[in-house]
Amino acid sequence: MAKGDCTDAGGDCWITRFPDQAPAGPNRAFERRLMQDFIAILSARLVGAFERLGFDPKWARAQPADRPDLADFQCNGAMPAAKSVGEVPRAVAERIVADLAEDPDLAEANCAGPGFINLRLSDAALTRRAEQIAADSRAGASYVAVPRRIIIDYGGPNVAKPMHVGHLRATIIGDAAKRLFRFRGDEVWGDAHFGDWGFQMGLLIAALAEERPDLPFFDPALRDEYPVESPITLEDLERLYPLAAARAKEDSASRDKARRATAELQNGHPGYRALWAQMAAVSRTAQKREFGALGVEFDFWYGESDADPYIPEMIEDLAHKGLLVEDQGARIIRVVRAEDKRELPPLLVVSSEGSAMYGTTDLATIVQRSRTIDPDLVLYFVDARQSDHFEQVFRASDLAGYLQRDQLEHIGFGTMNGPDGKPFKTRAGGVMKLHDLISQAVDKAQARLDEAGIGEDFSPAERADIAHKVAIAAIKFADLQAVRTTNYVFDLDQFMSFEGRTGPYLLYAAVRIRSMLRKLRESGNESGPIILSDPRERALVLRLDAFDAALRSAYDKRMPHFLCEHAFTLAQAFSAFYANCPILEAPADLRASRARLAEVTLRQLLLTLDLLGIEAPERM
RNA sequence: GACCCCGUAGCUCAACUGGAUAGAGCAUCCGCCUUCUAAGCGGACGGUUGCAGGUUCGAACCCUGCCGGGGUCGCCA
Repeated sequence: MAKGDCTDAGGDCWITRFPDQAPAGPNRAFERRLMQDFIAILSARLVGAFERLGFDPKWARAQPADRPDLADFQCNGAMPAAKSVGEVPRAVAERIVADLAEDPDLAEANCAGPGFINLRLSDAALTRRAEQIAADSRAGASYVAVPRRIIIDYGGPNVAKPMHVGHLRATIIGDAAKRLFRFRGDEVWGDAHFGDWGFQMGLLIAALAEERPDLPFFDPALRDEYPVESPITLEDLERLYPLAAARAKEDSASRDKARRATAELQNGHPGYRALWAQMAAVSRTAQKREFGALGVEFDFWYGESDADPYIPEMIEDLAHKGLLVEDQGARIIRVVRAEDKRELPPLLVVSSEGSAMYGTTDLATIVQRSRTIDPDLVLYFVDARQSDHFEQVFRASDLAGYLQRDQLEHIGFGTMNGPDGKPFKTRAGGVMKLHDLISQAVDKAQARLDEAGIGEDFSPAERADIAHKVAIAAIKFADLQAVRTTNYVFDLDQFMSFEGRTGPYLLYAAVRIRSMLRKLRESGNESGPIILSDPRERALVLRLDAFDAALRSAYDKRMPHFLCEHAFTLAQAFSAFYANCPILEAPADLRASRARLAEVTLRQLLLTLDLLGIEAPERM
């Protein structure tokens, strides 16, 4: 259950709590029947009409109208249906419209243009749906038909490096997906999958061995009794890694040394193992803090190293199945297929040095997950540039009979660029640390709050909390709003402009509703039956109804931007309503109705934001 | 070179996968605060959807060819 759902007792959720009409317990069949949005309802009616008239019902789909001046919903299916049987589109549309004529939910059904079917809902139907959403703790959201067991692999921090802006997308998008899949009813595990077992560890070990050979880890006489307190600090790691990586790139001798150290670590060198454990711990502590600042938690804080115990057996198994091939001193699996347009390189399982590569650990992680969780699906939220790598691993898994190809999905995404359109860099030209980025955003938020004189009478702690929430909302919303697969421009000033389509706008919208409902409560007002008396109220209810479609799109396509779109259009619809429909001064019945509309809007908005990983303050 | 992604208003991005008049937000301009938080609302301006063909009732979307940008192409992750 999502955190901001407001169904649990406690917290300041009184405003949004409603008695749930559904029976207690997970009676999903009941809820599914209850919770149909208009797209589902109207599509079902259209399917009936198409079938009665002898047309393929696959075209019978309702969708929100492109022309709100003409309709609430439309169906374009008469045109392709007519085409398939060689009839006149307009005539087909007219027959379908005639079939729908008696529907009591429709105030209007007619055809327009070459064969569009326009549907206008009756106020009664709209009011009924509004009450239904208002009475639902999930604000009108449906569940998936068949829940699945799903592992979501995201974040992917590297032990050797501090988290930087490159990790932002993987973390934010993956976390939003985790929340969404869980909310829709799947059983979901999020795994950070730390990069803690590859060449980067060998690089660090080799670099340390050179810089501080006196450390006990490098004493061959010593077998245990290594220091309990880490002599290595986070600063050491951050300083050493770039140096070592740069040197290995140019100097093949130091690269070979690091590769040997990698292999020795993996083969059980006691000193290296002890050193590794301390570096991993130091780094993990720091990274948990970074994730914490972003409000991101994992169910598993596993790393590549956790797959290590599965590797020997896996290699044996692969060899036994005849998949492993010796090639240039390495052991590989060939994954090419006849239909490939371009030759896919083989998956490297054992390097010529005898070490595990990242393909090895990824494949072994599949074995591990298959044994421990037995998931129906594993989603990898990793940069699109690694698509070839995942294709190799997934094919290898399929060939070896671990998880099937269709149980594994790489959800790639574009890179985050700077305002110049090139990969994001600091002014000095380096990679910006996540920590610095967040601090910058918080400072900017704080400055803007001061400037606007917001929360002058709040405690410093609350002000700091608000600034942090505004900063995180700005960063996350900007990221999630961009279509996942494309690159986007990271422009903090724009995200922090506090105007228009931004996270802060949404927080503001939510806070404003909260504040108004607080006032209503203080003056003893209750919410009551919904009455649609103004076009803005009608438009707002249509937006509320569109929530489930946004959830389904975001879920099916693994594209959180549909949720952003929904949050924004909902907030916009509410703002228009708010600006034009007075509540406190309205007559009693309208006041009660509008209070209920405000309550349900708030609940749905907070829910949507929560699914995006965005938390709104109580006031600001 | 081969193979993927992208090219839409001055800028940043949408467009429910082939449908109507291509939509938002910035920016610019014009109205709204003695009225529930103006981080807001209403309106205006802004387009040969990179270019050229093709497919059909209909194309930003599908096919072909160019032009431009990004990415990937076995012992890094």
